Amino acid sequence: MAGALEPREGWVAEHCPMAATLDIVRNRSAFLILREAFYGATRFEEFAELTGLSEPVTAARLHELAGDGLLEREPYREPGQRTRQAYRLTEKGADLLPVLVALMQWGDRWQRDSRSRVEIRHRGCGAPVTAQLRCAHDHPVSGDELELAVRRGRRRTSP
Amino acid sequence: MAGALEPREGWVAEHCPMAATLDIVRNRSAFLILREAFYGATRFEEFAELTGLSEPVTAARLHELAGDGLLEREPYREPGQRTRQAYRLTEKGADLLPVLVALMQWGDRWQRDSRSRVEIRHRGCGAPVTAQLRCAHDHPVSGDELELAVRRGRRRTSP
DNA sequence: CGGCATCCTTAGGGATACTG
DNA sequence: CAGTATCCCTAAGGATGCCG
Repeated sequence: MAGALEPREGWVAEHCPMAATLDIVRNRSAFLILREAFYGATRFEEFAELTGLSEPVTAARLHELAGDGLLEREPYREPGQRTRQAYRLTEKGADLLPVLVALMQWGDRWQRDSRSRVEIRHRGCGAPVTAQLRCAHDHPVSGDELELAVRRGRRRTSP
Repeated sequence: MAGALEPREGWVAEHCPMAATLDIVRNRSAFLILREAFYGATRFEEFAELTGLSEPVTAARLHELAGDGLLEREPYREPGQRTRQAYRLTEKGADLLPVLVALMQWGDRWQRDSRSRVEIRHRGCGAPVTAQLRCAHDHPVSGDELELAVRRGRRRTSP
């Protein structure tokens, strides 16, 4: 009962949306699977091949991501073959796109020797796409223009 | 020589900036440490307490993040105390902010029961800040407006 | 060929005790 | 208070082999 991954105490860690998100996509392989799903992969073999993950890990991740509602399975059948599953992003899964784009961006900037094989563009307009911080008034926000406001009412005190 | 973490083959995985980024912030604890650094923590005990991580893990992560240039150590000395280290975000570390904000956002939207204790606002303007996808022409870009362009020249074939 | 079961190695992380 | 050292358990993931 000792062991890992249960945060020790945690009114802080608990209910933190970032930590909660990392509980879903907790590992590198999940990100890689999602990346390929964004890039258009749908079949088991594509995921395994393009991510470089082993088949067992690929299978485990696909199931977990489907179970968490980020991917949905869609049975398909090629003539003369048995029924197989295609995996497609759900809205919930696709909503992680800003995270992935932001990760890629950071790598492009700071990790020498890493360069995405895919460029993301705005359809039609053709301009490259980046993840940016914006305020609700649409101002671009840089790191030093941030203000942190601690929320009051530590939940269940909403009078 | 078997074992983990060396991607099996990987012209795909290799040089992917997202994977490269995840090689730096590969684990949950690294994200948690960075979160607290963004929230203003600088001292060892703050990190350990606010993240809920054990001291050994906190120490390991702080060292790794400093070694990777995301945090810098700054010796300080309180009167009558020995010299201690403060840990502050570097520009490289602060540049991960969009990733963290995007993760938080996703959790806020999709993970019921998770709600950040801190709201991020634009200083002065006061409006809440979100991570968004924008193209270079400043159009907001939604998931279905994306176009993927495979880069030509698989490195070292630039002519 | 797609997919799972088994096995083994390594990395992540808590508990506890200890040091300066 | 600011960490280290040790110990032990769990999660991640590759290799291999099996099965429909």
